Amino acid sequence: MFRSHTCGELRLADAGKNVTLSGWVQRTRKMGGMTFVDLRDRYGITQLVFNTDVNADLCEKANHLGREFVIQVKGTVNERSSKNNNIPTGDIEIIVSELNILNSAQTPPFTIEDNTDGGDDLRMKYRYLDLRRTAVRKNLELRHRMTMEVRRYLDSKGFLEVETPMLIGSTPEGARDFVVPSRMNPGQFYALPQSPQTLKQLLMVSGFDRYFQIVKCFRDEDLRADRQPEFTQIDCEMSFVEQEDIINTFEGMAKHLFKELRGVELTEPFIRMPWADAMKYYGSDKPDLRFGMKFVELMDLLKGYGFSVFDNAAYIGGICAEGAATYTRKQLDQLTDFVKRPQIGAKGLVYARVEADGNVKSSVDKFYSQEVLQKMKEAFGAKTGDLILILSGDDVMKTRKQLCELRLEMGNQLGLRDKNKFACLWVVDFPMFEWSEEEGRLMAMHHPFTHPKDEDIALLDTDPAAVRADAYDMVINGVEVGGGSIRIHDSQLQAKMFEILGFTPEKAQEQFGFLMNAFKFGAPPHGGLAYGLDRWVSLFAGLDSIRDCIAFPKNNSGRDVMLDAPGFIDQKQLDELNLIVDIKEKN
RNA sequence: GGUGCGUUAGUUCAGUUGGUUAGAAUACAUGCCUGUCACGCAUGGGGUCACGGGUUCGAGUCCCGUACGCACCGCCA
Repeated sequence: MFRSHTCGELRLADAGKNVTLSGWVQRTRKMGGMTFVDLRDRYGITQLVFNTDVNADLCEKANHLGREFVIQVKGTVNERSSKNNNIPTGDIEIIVSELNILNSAQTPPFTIEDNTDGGDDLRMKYRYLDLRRTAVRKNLELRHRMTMEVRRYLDSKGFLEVETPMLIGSTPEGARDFVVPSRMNPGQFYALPQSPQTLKQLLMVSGFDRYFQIVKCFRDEDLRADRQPEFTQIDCEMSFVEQEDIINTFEGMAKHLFKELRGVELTEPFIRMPWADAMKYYGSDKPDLRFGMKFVELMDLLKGYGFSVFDNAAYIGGICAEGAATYTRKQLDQLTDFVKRPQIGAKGLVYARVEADGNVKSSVDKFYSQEVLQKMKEAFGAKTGDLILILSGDDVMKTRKQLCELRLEMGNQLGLRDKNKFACLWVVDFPMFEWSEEEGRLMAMHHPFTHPKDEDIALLDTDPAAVRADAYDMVINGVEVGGGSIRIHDSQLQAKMFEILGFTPEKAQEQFGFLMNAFKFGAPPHGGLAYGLDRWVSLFAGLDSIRDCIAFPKNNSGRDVMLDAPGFIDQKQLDELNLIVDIKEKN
């Protein structure tokens, strides 16, 4: 028997027991005649005591234990004379009578402590050591509890978990596919699923009217802190439902998760915000509603006073930062630099302070009378001590996005984005299509299987760009945690959709024939949603990057630095796959 | 494809206007220390200043390029 107890479970009530513990040496503290060893496993830390007066040889052996040695000890649980209130086992210690070194260890490249001295890069290379740390382990434990609660909730609602294949066909729409060569079909490739979208729709045709799957998805696009090439979706689909049914079901799941994992009871229904409003008031389809600073449009108010920047603008809008009139010239210059960064691309920033006497002092007040500035103050509902920040531009959408970045930055600077506060909403009524400059055609904003709003179907022929979809995203704290739609279940309508997206009937048949054909055999009305598991866990754990809740994540360049993957493969493997690799020279 | 920041001891970082033998903390090793728990004290070892080129009497420091890392834009139905 390697152990009778874990390193996290012994308490004062166990005093006097003979126990066997196994674990890793966290650190040793040599006090001369005594030596203390912190023994760690994933359940906690238990202190071991060695004393030269009791057993000099054993104490000498303990003095030579290095960090991360794997040891087994036998001994007696003893009440400590000086207790440690910082750890659950702090009232007791083990008086060791037998010490077995199960395995020695090299000194780890970084300290395996809560506050490690290791940088991200190094921790990723030795991720198996990093995972020994409490902070990282806790994230994986939260992830586990989350998937357990998801399964519990969905099972209780009659959902069936069905696995769908990882090796499927490539589809042109959407993200770039990861592809896998087929040995038995020379020259042909599988694709890894970007999502099981079409497969779950086929399951609806099969009559599995409540499906879910916690499933890996793959997208070969550039990475971000919140984006990995492989990520996990909680993928769900339901038949015989309307948008309202799906929203209710999955809002219920969100509330269940908040309650079970964060102890937060959300009683109010989530806000429903039309996409058009989200863009108009927050410049984003995933607004962070933990704080205000709603956009106020100022076209009518500020145009026509000789300030050419505004007079020529297609959009003028601003936000009001409460209490920020104390911002110094330097801070305002830094904000100006912030919005002028190439990533944001604003030309400049106009500001206005509401001063103690109620007057508005603006950076452009040579163009505007106090009367106009007072009207502006009213438009924002601004009061003494507030700071109004205004952006303008010749592209409405772009300028709103810039203002969105400024709003988020101000939220950060004013401490309004509290990680322990949660603001949930549904963004609804997404446009069906968006124009792609690159492709020179309309693209599906959600995906090509999304059902248009019934009242907008007539517009498909006349003004497709104005068609709205039965699509919805759940947004929490500015993070898109999930999204879905009612799907098309009519092969005619689906064919029309492909036509608008620029597919020839032949191409549509070739690529999505399986789906349109299935729809001819009695497809029920259906719809669904997919939650991003990694983002949910990050949100609940207060993480800045989803990497921290993934056991073995990829780095910024899509590499696994621990495995050193991807890598080249042997000629033999290439031959078997009938592949000739010819890497194009970089310029 | 693009922008910004970074790369100095095992690790995290500092390093002035370009100027002697490149420092700190921590980790590691050794010794002392019988109630520590971020133990303490002392001593010691540890550096291709990412790589290549350039400017200069002289480069960790300035310039150009490359690689790698992080964040972001594009991209991500």
